[in-house]
Amino acid sequence: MPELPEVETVRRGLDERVVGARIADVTVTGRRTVRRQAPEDLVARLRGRKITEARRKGKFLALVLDDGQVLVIHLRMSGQLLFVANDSDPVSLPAPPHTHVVAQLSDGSELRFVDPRTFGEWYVTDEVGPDGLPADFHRFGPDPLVDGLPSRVLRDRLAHHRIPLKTALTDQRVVSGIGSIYADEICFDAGLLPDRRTDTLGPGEITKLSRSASKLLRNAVRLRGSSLRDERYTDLMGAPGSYQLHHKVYGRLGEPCPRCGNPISRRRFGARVAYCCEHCQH
DNA sequence: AGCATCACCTGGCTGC
DNA sequence: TGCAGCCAGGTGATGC
Repeated sequence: MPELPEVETVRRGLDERVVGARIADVTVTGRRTVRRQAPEDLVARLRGRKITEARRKGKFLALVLDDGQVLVIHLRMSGQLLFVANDSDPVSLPAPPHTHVVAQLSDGSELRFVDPRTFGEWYVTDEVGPDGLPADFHRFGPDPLVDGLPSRVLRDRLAHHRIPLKTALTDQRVVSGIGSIYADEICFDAGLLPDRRTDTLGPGEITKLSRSASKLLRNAVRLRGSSLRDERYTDLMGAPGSYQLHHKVYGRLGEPCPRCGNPISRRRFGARVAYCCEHCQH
């Protein structure tokens, strides 16, 4: 699932390919992708606008427009943004199945949104905060890459929670951008069990957690995110990432722990599941 | 207020 | 081999 490193990779692609371009027209075919406003309202707000900036908060993409409005795109589970250049091979031109939105740019290129599970979302808002991002983004916690996540900040944000660590890490109000995969990997790196209650964490453990999170997310961005077999995450040009080759616990049930050799296990808590090493995570 | 649970959806996997 | 049924996953709504 696209998490911070995958969304950041897409954002960098947008920065390179669509920032500075003008939107000629938008076609909305999916019934669910545009749901906070009428699709024709979204189209009217976008038509003729120039994209001035590609920003991100956690897993949310924010394309800033020349009139100050912001196009927000969330990929959720299976959303994919694809750029099709105006000189593309005609064979690649037909939109793939589950294409729900197409933005035609004035130079003839296209930005396509493909999303089989239809959880992904597009909306345009003019309610923008002083930072130029949508005002409702203020409810989300700091983005470890954009805002940083020093241990003092993490400690404060975990202070009034008594919930499993993975639940806190994946709660976007606590920290922005972490999902199931990176939560498991961060917990493993920090040597902490994913169902460890947040109120039992000591200062040293929180420091370790904050360092693990920054290090791991940076590495994952460097390798352009994780592309898994049963998922379809690619960058804007359709190329997969390679951080999945460095996953130490996620999806590795029964395989030997790279640190101690004991088999990786899978713990269930609530409705969610987490991969971990029972031996070297506490 | 904080925490738990559920709804949303469909491709791909499991098990009969 | 075919098919029914289960499962993952992020967010927001709902319930306790």
